[in-house]
Amino acid sequence: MTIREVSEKFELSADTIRYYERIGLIPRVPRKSNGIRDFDQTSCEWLSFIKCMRSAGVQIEALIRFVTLKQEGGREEDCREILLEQRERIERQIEESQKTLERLNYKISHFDEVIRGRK
Amino acid sequence: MTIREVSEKFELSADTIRYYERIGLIPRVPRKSNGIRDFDQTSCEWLSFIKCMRSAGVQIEALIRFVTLKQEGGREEDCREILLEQRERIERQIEESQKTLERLNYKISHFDEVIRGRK
DNA sequence: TCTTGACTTAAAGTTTACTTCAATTGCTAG
DNA sequence: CTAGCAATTGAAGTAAACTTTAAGTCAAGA
Repeated sequence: MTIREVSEKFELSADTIRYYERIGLIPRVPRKSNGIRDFDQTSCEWLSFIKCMRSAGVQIEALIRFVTLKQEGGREEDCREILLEQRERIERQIEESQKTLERLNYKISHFDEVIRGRK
Repeated sequence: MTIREVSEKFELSADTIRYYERIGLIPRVPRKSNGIRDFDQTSCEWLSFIKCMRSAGVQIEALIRFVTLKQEGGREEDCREILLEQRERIERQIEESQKTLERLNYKISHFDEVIRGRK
C-alpha cells in the first residue's frame, strides 16, 4: 500500500505518517526499490494501534518507548509496564472528564431553567 | 485573597493565573489601591470553573468565548450553546478513551499470558 | 518529450498553553 | 532607612505535536 492509501484508510495525513516514522513512533516502513514506502500488514497494524492510543491522548514519548522496546526485543515485563502506566493515565483522565461533565450538566440545567422561566 | 493564596488554593501557578486574566479566560480581578490583585468570591468561582473545564481538555478559546459572552451580558441561549458544544466534545472524548482502554486491556492481557506461560 | 502529480528528505514554521525573564514598584522587618 | 521578598507589567521563551516548505526524483499520460 502507498502512503496515500494508508493515509485515507486511517484518516491521518501523509505528512503525519512520515513524521511518525521519522521520530520512531512506528517502525521503519519497507520501501520499494525506488525508495517509495510500501506499507505491509505490520506497518498498518502499528499505525492502527498508534492512532488509537493517540486518540486517547497517550503521549508520543511513551509510545516511542514502547515501539523501541518491542523493536529491540526488550523484556515483555517492560513493555507491559509501559501499557499499565498508560492505562492508569487514561483511567484518571476519564474520571476527571466525568467530573467536568457533571459540573457542565449542572451549569447547563441552570441555563435551561433561566431560559424556560423567561418564556 | 492575594494571588499567592489563590495559587495555593487551586494549585495553579501565580503566572498561570495572571496569564488567564490577561487573555480574558477569567474576568479582570479587582485590585487594591496599589494595583495588587485582591481575589474575591466571584474571581475564585471563575478560577474553579476554568480549572475544572481545563482538566477535561476544554479549549481555552471556547472558554474565552464563554467568559466574554457572560461578561458582556450576552444571551443565555448563546452561553448555553457553548456549554452544550463542549459537553458533546467531552462525551466523545470519553468514548474514544474507553475504546482505547479496551484495546489496551486486550494487549495487556496478551502480555500477561506470555509472561505467565513462561514461568 | 514534456508536464503533471505523487513521492522523497531535511528543515523551518505553526498552534496551543503555558513559563520564564526583565525591569520596576511597594510593603515589612531589622 | 534599607534589605529583601512579593507583587506588577510586557515580552520573550518553551514543549508537544504536528504542518508546511523547499528542493528534488520518478513514472505515466498527452
